[in-house]
Amino acid sequence: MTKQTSSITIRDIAREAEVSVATVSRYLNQNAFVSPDLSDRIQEVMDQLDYIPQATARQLAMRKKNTIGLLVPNMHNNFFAALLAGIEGEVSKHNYNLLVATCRMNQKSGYQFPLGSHNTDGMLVFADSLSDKQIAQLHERQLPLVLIHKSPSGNIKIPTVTIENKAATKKLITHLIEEHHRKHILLVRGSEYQEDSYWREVGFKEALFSHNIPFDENLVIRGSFEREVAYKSMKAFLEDPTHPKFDAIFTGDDDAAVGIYDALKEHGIRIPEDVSVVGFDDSQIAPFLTPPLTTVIAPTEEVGRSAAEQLFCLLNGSDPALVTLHTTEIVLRSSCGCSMNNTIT
Amino acid sequence: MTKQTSSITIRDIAREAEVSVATVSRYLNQNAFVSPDLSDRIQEVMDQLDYIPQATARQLAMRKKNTIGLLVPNMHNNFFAALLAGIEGEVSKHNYNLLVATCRMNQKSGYQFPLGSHNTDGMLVFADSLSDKQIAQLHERQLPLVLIHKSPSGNIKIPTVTIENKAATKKLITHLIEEHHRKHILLVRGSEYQEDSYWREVGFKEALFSHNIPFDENLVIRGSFEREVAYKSMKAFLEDPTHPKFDAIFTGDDDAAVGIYDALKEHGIRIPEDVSVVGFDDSQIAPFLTPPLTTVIAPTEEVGRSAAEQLFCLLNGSDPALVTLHTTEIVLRSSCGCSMNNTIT
DNA sequence: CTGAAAGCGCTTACAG
DNA sequence: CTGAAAGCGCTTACAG
Repeated sequence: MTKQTSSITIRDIAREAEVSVATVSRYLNQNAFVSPDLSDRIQEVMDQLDYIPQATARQLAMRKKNTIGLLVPNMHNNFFAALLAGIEGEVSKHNYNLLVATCRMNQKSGYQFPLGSHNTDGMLVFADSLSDKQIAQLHERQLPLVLIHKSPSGNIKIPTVTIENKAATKKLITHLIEEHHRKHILLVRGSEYQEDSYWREVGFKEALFSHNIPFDENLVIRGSFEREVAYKSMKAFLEDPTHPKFDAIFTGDDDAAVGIYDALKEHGIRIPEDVSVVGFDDSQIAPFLTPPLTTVIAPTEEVGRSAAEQLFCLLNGSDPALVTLHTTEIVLRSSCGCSMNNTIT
Repeated sequence: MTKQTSSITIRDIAREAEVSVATVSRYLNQNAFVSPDLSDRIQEVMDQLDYIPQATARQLAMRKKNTIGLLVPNMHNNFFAALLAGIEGEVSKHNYNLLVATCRMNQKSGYQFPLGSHNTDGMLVFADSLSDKQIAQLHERQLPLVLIHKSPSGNIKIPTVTIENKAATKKLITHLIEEHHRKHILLVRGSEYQEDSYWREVGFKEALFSHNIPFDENLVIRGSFEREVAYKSMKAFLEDPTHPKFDAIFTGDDDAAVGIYDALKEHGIRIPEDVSVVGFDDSQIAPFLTPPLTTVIAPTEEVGRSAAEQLFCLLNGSDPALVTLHTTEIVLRSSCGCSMNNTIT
């Protein structure tokens, strides 16, 4: 292991500039007045020696890491590019560092946190990267935390930022019912324990109920928000000769929609003539599907930005919003039966 | 600013376990034998007090940050999700931390590096995030560096990992010429100073030359690898009544292809009947375009993984590969005129 | 306004 | 095998 090659330190600067290290420190941090002539001498020596203060030493002395951490379940999702963009912007605005890590759910020998109070001042925790228990643990240790796309369990007070799932889904399904006269809408249910899918389901049901359409358990596919899984479940559903009739599908998210499209096409079912299909997310591929997918726009970058913002509130001692709900909007394309490209908020 | 709430330290553990801090440290790092009874006592106290060593103190004492940095020009590109996934996997395998930052080219008042020898042991630098001069500076200061999708200027020896652009493009264009009998191929030129686009252009020309097709400067569009820009340049080209005839387009990358598709469609030009179109990257949308885009698969995650790998070589004192070139492969879809979905390596 | 000194929480020769 | 002590490179009361 190569250790860092001996770099020049604040002591070198002090010696060369003929001042004390305390003065150099004050000049560096601009937190106390330093006379102009000393300042000049210090600056000159610093330029000459190309001095950059060691972050670790400074962090240790100040007991502040100037770093926040982002924990995600994995990075294999384009979703995270947008999320990161939002977070990174906010972090750099505050002159903080950003540590990112995935959390491989490690069952054996106790989980080793890659991120925590030992290397960050606070953390952004994305849904499904930590168990409720682990979150509670970090919280107990006073580590500033904000949750993304997930709310805290019990009545722990941890700020959370997420998107409006229920209202958007309700609007989407209502659109299917009122504009396209669909009544037998298939629900592709996402992971049981995923909050987004939970609220989407609630919105789905509410739309049905407010139109006096009974919720039919047989019109539910226990797939998941993964393309392949959705494809297979949909196929199994179609191949079951006893399957109930349906005239529309809410796929839960756009990625699942791709699988659903494939299964439908294989069975010669036309979209939207035979069945309307709608998704959620407005992922990059949504407008390019055939037909273009009607879906819900989730402001992912904004979610990242505001999550970081709440964390900085916590770090600065100001009051964060306990829950930040980003509004979503529907984008009407043609998979629902519409002919235009439109947006309803 | 809230400072870290006084956490428990190695001294607390030592006191409670009735050993010296040196012994606790040795037990923690497992780098010296500690007798079983002391070990037990220490472990017990640590569990009880929920002790986690402060990373900064440890880093300062060891003069090693256990952290690498990734610098990218921006995060607004799905490309980075895959890149990050590869990097993160390797980093966590080595039990390192990963700091990510974007480099906003800041002209005024001298650039402030968000990442450098002050907070990392080494850096991964993505193309277009730092100038050659800045890279040289970091390198002079002995900071271990590896470049991604970019080679070092001059004859500085910095490992670089990138993809095979030239050969893949040559193969792609050759396919257009030999299989689809295209002779008038339009080249959408990417940014002048971007290495990827440079080599793609070279490959493009080589394919032409080896088939005795002269390179025609009039069959070049000075667009860029951005959807909107490509769209506008293509449109301008088509609206110029003097534009030369063409029967194929190499769009430079998939994102640009989307813009090209749009412009072509507006002018009633059919793909691939009237013109073949090919891209580069195999982005997520490529298979969903109408018609599906023939393009080149770039192993982005693999690039990230191996870049991190080279950096760890540097950090461990073993010899890194000075240049790692990842092979790319062509995926034939129907935009070129093929009817099947095939791959040639 | 400036300096000497203690301290941040660890690691690691140096003795024993 | 274990401990006392110095040191990592900074910051910040405390004096003056």
